[in-house]
Amino acid sequence: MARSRGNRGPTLADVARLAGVSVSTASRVIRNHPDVRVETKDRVSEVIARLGYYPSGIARALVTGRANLLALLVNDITNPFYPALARAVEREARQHGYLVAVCNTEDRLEESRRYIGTLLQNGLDGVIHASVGDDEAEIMSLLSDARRIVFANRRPASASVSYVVSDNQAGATELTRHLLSQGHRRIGFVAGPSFASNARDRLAAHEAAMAEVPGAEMLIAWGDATMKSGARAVADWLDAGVRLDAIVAINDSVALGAFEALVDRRVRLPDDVELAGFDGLTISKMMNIVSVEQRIEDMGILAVQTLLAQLDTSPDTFHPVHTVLPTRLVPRRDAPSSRSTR
Amino acid sequence: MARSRGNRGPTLADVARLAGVSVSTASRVIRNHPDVRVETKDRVSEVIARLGYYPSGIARALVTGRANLLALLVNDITNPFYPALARAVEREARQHGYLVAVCNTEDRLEESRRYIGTLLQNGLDGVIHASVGDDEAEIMSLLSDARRIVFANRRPASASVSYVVSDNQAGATELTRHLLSQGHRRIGFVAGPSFASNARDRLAAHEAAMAEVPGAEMLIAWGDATMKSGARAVADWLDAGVRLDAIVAINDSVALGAFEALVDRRVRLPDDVELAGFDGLTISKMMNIVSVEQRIEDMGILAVQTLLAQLDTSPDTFHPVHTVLPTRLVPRRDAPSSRSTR
DNA sequence: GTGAAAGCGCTAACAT
DNA sequence: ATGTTAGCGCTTTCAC
Repeated sequence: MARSRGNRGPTLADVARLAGVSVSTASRVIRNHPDVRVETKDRVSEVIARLGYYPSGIARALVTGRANLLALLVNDITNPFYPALARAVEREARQHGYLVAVCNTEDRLEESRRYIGTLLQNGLDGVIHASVGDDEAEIMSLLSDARRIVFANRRPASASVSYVVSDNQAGATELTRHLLSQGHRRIGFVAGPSFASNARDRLAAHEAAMAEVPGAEMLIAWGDATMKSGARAVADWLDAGVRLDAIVAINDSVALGAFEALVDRRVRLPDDVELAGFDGLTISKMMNIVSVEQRIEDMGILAVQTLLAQLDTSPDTFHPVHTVLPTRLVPRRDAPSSRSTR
Repeated sequence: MARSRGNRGPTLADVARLAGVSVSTASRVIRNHPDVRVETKDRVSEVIARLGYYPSGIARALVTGRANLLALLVNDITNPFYPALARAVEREARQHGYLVAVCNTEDRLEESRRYIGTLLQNGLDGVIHASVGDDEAEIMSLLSDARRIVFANRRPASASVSYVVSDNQAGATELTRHLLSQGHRRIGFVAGPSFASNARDRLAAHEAAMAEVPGAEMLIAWGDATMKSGARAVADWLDAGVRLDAIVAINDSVALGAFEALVDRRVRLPDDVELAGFDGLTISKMMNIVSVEQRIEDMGILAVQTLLAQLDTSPDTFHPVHTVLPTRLVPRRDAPSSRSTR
């Protein structure tokens, strides 16, 4: 603990003294309070500039209760969906003067709990939770105020909190219908964890769309939305001698795993099997698979805006905002406009 | 500004009162100070538990000068190298009770400057900068203490600060020699920005290795280490009718762009052209290209450990730590042990 | 328009 | 082993 305190340079008191004013006046200046004579303000500003003074956010936070700190909860920043979201969130937050702490919950309740604890201690203003799961109730109780959280990506169980999600139902429906229209009938679906609403919605919509077409055969593999589960699902199907026309992966990460497994087994894409995913990330373009593109950047920006807006709301006027973003089906580069063979 | 202050529940004073002790004793308990009778300690602990009390990190930070906040500076979290690093950094930091704010500098000096400003205000303890560039001098001056920063990934110009980097020189040498040993002679190198030491080191080593083999022809395309620059470099070469045996991309992101461009132009990999990259990320495995694998996780962990260690060092005993991590060449899955044709 | 004073919730000497 | 007393650097009434 040899850390030199006093790291921080000049204080407001220093500024005040050198400018020949009181601390409160100096304070008014740095807060842009109107009740300061221009002349005084200039004098203070000059001293501030000369000293290279900047206010202590900590001291300020102690009295105002605002620390200008947001948190972004994701289960694993390594899943390529999240960096895209994180960048948007971070950019938008920064524009409003907020720092954002990124937290990897690993979809484990204890991690969420620990994070929220640490964050609360550090004066957290609000959180954007992009990976709600079993932790929803506990987080809400720890936060003790619905205004302090906005869910993204995965829809929370409670309707009384704000969220920004993609229209997974519509996206999945469109995707499955597209595959069916290509003549595919035996379609494998690599599902995600059941505690994730987006995974559930996608599967449900897929099932509904499949049910519309006679002769459509549905195979479902359960996974945890990681690359590994994509690879394992494919390996299992192939090992079992299952013949498939197409495979739908719950996200691009899973699609990546499936892609690898298929390539390993010398299955040709898209000739032998058509692979499809969600997210519409660069990686899906690279694999040249069909993908349901999400407006990830908008999701991040809106989540931050919604959060900051409701933080300034009074507890009684607060009404949760529910935003559902449209998705867009992105076909393969060389996708046929229709296909009847098979 | 309708935010309800008093958000924070019970204070230490509340705890003290209910436990019938002074604040200092209560403080000792939460800090695990030894000088407290077990009996007293238990009584206080009981009250703490009953009240759900947790200390205000802000008040604490105001007096101790430690906010338990680290920052990770990257130019773009979307570059797949960084999420891997970020996860390691975040995990290690969390284990020590630190939060980490992720900052996207976009390799722009102004952004670095703004971030450091905001961070400093918020009581930042230290920073891990994984994307140093032109901002080095300014950041050091703003931070005003070399103990508060550890560089990762890109080596800083100054030797008096700590860093953790990969042995890019060795990695690139091994890679180029490998390509040459496969019989490749005309090798295109998609370079990165010259302000990035890792990019410079890789190029320099490549040039040296190429110079060792008579008949080896080197082509260099300059880029900014993004997917786009990989795609553009390839497109330019192909448009110019340049024939290449192999292409080395400065990182996996660039390789991804190159990959896409090659596939678009119906160039077969690896038969027509062998593609190689750095990072050794999942994505490189997926593209099935040769890649110089880096120990990204170790890099993150070591960066945090180095930083936290030197934060507890006194200014005079401080000596920067320079860590260079070994790399490993990962061949393609179906890589030939040697190849003489072509 | 400006200043004085109280206090945010804690830690850290210093007493006892 | 425990309590007392100052602050940490600000904001915020409340006077003037």
